[in-house]
Amino acid sequence: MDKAYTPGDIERRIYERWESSGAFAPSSTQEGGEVPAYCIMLPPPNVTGTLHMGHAFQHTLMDTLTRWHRMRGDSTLWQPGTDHAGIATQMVVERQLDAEGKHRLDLGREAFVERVWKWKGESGSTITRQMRRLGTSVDWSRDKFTMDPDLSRAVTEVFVRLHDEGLIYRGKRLVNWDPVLLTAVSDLEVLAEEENGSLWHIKYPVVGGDPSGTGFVVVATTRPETLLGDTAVAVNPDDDRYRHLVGKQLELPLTGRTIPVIADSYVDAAFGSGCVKITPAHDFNDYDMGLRHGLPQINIFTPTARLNENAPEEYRGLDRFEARKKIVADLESRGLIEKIEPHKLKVPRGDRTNAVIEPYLTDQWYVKIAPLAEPALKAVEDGRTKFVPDNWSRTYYEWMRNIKDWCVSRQLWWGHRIPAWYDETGGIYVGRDEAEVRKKHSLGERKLTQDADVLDTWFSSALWPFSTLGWPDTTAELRRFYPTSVLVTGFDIIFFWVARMMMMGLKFMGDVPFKHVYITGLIRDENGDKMSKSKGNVIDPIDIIDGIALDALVAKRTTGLMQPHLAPGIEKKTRKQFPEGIAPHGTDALRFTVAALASSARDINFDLGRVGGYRNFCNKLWNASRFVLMTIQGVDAQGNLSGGSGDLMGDADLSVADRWIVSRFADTLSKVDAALNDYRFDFAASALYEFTWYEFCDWYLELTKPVLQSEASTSAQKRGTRRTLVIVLEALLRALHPIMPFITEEIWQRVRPVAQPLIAAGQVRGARLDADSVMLTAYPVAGEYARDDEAETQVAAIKDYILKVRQIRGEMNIAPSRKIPLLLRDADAQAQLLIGRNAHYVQRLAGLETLKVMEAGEAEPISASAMVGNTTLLVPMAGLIDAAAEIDRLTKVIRKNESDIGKLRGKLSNDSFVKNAKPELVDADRAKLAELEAQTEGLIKQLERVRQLGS
RNA sequence: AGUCGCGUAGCUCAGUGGUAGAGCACCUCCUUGACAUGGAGGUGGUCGGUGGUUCGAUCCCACUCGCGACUACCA
Repeated sequence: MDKAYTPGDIERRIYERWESSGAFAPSSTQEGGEVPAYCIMLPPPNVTGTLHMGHAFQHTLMDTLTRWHRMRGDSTLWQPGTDHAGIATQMVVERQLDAEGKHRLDLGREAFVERVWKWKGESGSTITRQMRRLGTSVDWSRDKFTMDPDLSRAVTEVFVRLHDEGLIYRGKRLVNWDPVLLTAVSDLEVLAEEENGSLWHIKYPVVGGDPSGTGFVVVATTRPETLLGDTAVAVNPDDDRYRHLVGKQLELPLTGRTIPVIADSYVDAAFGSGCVKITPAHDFNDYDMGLRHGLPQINIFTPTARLNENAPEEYRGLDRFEARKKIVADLESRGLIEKIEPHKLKVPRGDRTNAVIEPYLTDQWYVKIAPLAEPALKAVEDGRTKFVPDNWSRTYYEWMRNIKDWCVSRQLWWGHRIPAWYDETGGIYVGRDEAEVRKKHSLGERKLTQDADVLDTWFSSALWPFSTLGWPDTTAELRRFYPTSVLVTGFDIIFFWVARMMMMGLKFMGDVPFKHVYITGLIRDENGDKMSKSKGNVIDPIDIIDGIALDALVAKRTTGLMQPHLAPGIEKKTRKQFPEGIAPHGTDALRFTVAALASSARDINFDLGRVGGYRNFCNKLWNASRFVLMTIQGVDAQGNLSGGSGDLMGDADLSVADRWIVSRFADTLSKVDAALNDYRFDFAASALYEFTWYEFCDWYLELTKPVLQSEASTSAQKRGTRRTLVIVLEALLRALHPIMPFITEEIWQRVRPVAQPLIAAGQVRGARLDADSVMLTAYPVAGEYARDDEAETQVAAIKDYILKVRQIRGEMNIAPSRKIPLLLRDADAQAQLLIGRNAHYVQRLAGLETLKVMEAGEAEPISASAMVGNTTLLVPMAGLIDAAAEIDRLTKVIRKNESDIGKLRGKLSNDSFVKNAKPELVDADRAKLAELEAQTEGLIKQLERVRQLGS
């Protein structure tokens, strides 16, 4: 084995072997007994997208769960796939065409869609290739794409069934219209940001005059250009200022039309002038009011948001913002502008195009949502689906209770074509295909045209948990894996996706699509900012794995910017933050990092330094394994074998350290099990980290050395220790595997031949003789490892002796190579017994030259000292320790002790505490106080001695 | 306006009704045969503020300050 772990070489090789072995597919049902099923649906990423940190994060968690359950023996399916992402993908291809000076209309629908398929073919493998780098153990043999024929069939089936039940309808409504994409979008695809604008106060003259007033009413508006589509002015019915005008007509400036004044309680008399212009065709509230009052709807825009033939001639063809300028100017010249105030308003913009969304009257298809939402709401209230953490269910409830009908048609070309046909008289027919429609409605040879629109991408995503398993057929996979076990996703798509899967799953499968929804936080940069191209703070997970040179990183961050002028700033920042570029860390380090950061679904400020820490952890594990293998096999530092593992077989005596590490391992496994069951990946990671580094490496490996390297040890003792080393390491690799699949596999392959005889002899609990990959072995279980309180107590005491001596050594700067003598004074029978048995450990780990228990009354040299229980540890100072330094050190320890003693005395002299606190707590404090007092007394005496003798 | 969350060591974050923890950074010593991506020792926090409940609050409650997210509305 190499001296350092170098992940780059081995990860790809290992992944290819896993994938080609078929080990990612769910185990088949065993004869006779039913194996529990475990299933996760991968949230399908955009087929033409690339992997980002959010994916790396979520995929790591899903893979950890998947590997864990697979090792626990469940029949485990992690279903992969990609999403056609209608708008996003279509836009990418349109931009490509644009670069060639073409437009999709030049190509025509068929050729354009063909071109998108071609693009999908070229770029669709990028993200799946990147997923492989992360080690994701999805069942690639079941890979799906939302526009595959079988999934498209499910989409059509759902549409037709919902339509037949009256849950899908077509209607002319006001929709969110994107005038750049030329399509309707759903409420969720509209983002409203606060922007600076103006409030224009415009005078509308009263027809026939207004003797009791000024002769006009003033309306306040943020969109003066929509004046051309006004069909009323509304006032609050209780507003005394305008009551007399209700029912009268107003002159609508610039149009020659007159419009009525109406009364509606929606109007807030306190805002603006208290008069509102009503434009039913271009404002959602006005639309509703228009319906209430039977007002006409005048559409004044073309699909590209230019003024149409319903506007006066001089404005026709103008863009809405040009029209605004002209209209305001024309009103001003007529003296009809009372004032213009600055005003902050929320401007709705398309989430893809950033274009200002126009409320626009069009024919669209809608899903009637209330009947679907109710069961979906109830399923979470009943706990059939649980959110983790639970507070997200509140967010879910809020939305489900206020949800509106879902506009599912999109005026795009890339997507699932709506299965509806029109005849020339306006008849609409919905069916699975044209033939079915003709038959069902006896349409004969009548000319039919299919609806040109496609469905919202989320329509097909909503079916993902069952469409991928073969629905509408009743397949074995559906029976086995639906409902799925858990959905792992970000809170940002609870509404887009989670809620819709709940509704569709309950509707068509009669059950929830998943039992748990684990909501992850968002990965942000180290300052808590969202990672985005324009901020130039994006870190590609693959660059963390493989590393990237500074220039390449700068190039990556500064090319293809929407706003190229940001490039110099981004470059400067990047060069400052990563002067050396990014070093390679390996996949396992990245995975361990995100697992360790995955706590409580809060957002994660991603700190590259932590990945470095876990890369070191990989190296630690690598070297610990190297030590074990060298110890067992008698190999040299180049890894050449010079002996077999036969020495492991035969009689074995277990040392206290052997029993201790097994006991600690059992404890670790129970922590990990509890943590993973609770989706506390951070707890699982830290339990494993702490065991591996602080117990196995720092203590156990060191404690084996005095046994293995001493001629005083019997061969049975050495064998017991060697065997324990192999057993614990092999099982530790299995325990770490779900989080760190690559390094554990690589090491396990080397440990396996050594462990094989032990496995065959039944000495390795839970290991499978036939498994040729660690991912196919069993996850270790706490109950398979013996707890040993006696060993734990004893090792704790041994550690205490060692730590106290090290403390003296450390603070006195005694070099590790310098061996020192240690004397023990006032050691009672118990302490003498402990030391008698374990002197070899203390001697070795504390770097002792000699260890001597003093007789009562024996004279002592001037020494540096420490206390363990009632025993005083003395390190003679001659030639080693400076008296002044020891006086300082003792004074510091005494001061700390006295402060603790003060606190404890205060607490114990409080009657209420003694009366009310748990008795065992009071007892523990009393014991602690007594020990501290005795030790401090001893240290004070020692301090006096050093003072007298040293001066 | 409503809902949710956050504020703990220089930085990134865990945590608990009983004398505060990790990683990174920092200081000292050390290349000892697993590992300098390392070892040993150490520095560092009145747990945002005020008040309350309690024998005891960083933790529970109220208020408050600062920050963030989401939903709705703003003519």
